[in-house]
Amino acid sequence: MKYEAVTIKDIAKALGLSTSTVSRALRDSYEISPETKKIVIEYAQQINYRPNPIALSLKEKRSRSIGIIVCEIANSFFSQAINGIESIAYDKGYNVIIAQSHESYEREILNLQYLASRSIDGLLISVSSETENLDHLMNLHKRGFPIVFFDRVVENLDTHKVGVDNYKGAYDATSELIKNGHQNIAMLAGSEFLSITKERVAGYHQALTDHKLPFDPNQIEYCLHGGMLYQEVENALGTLLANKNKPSAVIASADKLTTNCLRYFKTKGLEVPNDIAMIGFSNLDLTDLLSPSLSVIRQPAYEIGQVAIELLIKQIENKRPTTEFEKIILPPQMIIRESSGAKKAR
Amino acid sequence: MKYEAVTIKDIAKALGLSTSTVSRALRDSYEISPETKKIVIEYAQQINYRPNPIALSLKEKRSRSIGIIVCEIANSFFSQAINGIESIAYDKGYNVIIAQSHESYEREILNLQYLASRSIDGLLISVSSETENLDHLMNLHKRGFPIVFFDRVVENLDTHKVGVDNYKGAYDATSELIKNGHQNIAMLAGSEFLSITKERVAGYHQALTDHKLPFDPNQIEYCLHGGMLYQEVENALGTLLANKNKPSAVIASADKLTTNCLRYFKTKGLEVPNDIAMIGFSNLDLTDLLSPSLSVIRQPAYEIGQVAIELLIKQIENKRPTTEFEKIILPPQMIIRESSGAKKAR
DNA sequence: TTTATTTATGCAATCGTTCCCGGTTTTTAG
DNA sequence: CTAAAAACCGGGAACGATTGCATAAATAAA
Repeated sequence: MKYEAVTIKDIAKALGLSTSTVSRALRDSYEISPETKKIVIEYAQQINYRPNPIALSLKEKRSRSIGIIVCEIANSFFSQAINGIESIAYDKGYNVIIAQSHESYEREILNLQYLASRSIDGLLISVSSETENLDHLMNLHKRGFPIVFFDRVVENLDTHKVGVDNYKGAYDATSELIKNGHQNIAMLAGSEFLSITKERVAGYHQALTDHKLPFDPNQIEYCLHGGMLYQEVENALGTLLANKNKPSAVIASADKLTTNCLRYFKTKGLEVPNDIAMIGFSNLDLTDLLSPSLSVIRQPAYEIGQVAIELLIKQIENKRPTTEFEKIILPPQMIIRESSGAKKAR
Repeated sequence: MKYEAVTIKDIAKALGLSTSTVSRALRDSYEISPETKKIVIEYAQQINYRPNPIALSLKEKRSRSIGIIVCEIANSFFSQAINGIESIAYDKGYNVIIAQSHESYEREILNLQYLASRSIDGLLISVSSETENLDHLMNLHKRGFPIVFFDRVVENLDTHKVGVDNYKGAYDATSELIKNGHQNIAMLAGSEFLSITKERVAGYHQALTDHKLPFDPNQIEYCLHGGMLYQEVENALGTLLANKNKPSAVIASADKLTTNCLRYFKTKGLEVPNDIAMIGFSNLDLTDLLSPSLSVIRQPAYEIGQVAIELLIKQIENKRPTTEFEKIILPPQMIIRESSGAKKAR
């Protein structure tokens, strides 16, 4: 039943050496003669010896594994980011343990406890949309535990942060819609707790102002669960479309928001972009196949993941406590397709 | 820099007890007096003691973590399955470590070595589409290491297996297309190495036969990488459409195959379902938003994950070696939308 | 009062590995 | 030829937790 692995002891016994000698031989220590090394290494290879990482972790007080907390791996942005993280982590000999918060603050805390108890060496996190209180992260951070935020970064914690220029993304999207003749543009926003939401709203706001259009707070609806629940999006859009200034275009500020927004329009029989136009933040790689094809703001998810893990590993492997933290902002990409099309002439 | 955790020793020292007493008190052993227990437990709580799982793993020779190997977490089917796995695993105190093969045999082996060296207690795997040789899995299995296959099961290994009725899925899809008047139905199949591909082809074949339609091997194209590369799908469909009996409908037998097939038709200006109809195996949750909305065979991914992890944990926690293995087949679901529509009258 | 039994606790080994500290042998220098 | 210096290797503690066994004290039985 048990997969009995061969240990350094087995080698020592078989070769009539001590465990210390074997250990040193395998680590290529200068204290061991070339002949002994050769014998040990060959025998180890022959019986397929692999060092036990658990024992190593215990001894070295590090597990060479890092934790990732995201809301959903099913979200394209995050699965792409995870791929980016993985690509670097494996190269550097780190294992990743993925946990999903499903946008729940409670689960995020549970995940964190779990990961912490599994002695991860560092954490990569994109907070849940419910997360307002940061004590759980503060706690670890104060003790010098390496944490890097990506995508959904938080303000009040001085750590490495990697994200995208949300302000610009929203600004560009809004400008594009304005360019296409839309004057009443609504914003389907994510959780108000998230800084990315605030930044996107700010970009939207500024674009309106720059184009001399009025900013109406009623044209913004926030979705606490970031569009995870269709119900939420349905309500939000219902409210927006019932406004006195009925919007002729919508900006959806997150992946799930975007697809559920499109779903809403479809079920309500609204034709996009003729009845209503839209641009969404999305990293789906089949937005081109949707009906209509979607104009999107796309984030460099893979790169974000790579940059984040690099910063984290750098911090982990640093001898001294890190005091200077970086905030890296990558540019988003706007892809114009059908959904953002011009307003229908009436 | 290091998050210095409190250990049982710290408690022992602070309370003037031995480590064994503390350990036993915390595990609520009958050998410890209620007063001592109370003192220890309260103190442990106060200083926020958490047992070190690494030390436990070393001692108990189990890590309470299980490995998952899938081709891509970005694939809807697998992210849903992983959610199912997680839901049960966490309840039972198991951690999951996810690895992606990206459909590469080589990476699958690497992943396996990695996971095995991390002392996972068991493995959940859906083999890569390149995997033909099973030595790497055989090896572990022979030593009694718990392995459960899900979705892409393999023939020559006697273990628990959980999958879907692929035969029926393909049979139903084919029948539906026939019902809609299609006589020349092509199959865009996955890797020939995979049993699920064989089963789907068999279902397709049988449906043709049952409806007195000829079976033409040229109407099947296999994609080794399961549609991961667009190029591959492009070539396959190019070949199929160049056939003497040009198909009027296509069955795509995997998630990526389905979306890339649709993409191909779109780029080639072929109208679905008028120029060509299709049904695809897919677990995407926005196939209803595609253009045209897609008729799909959907697999109960979440349930498959749940069943698989339950079998695995049962096997792990079994005292004696498991000798009787189960094969559980869940029914697929056919969702008819626009893409499978009737053949255009000419 | 003495012996047996219960109750409560400590000692030490164990898991696999590393590494400090010695100890022996061989080589080199004087 | 002797002393010093390499060169090479083994013993054993340590990492954090559990657990069989030993032991001490307290209680019960004879």
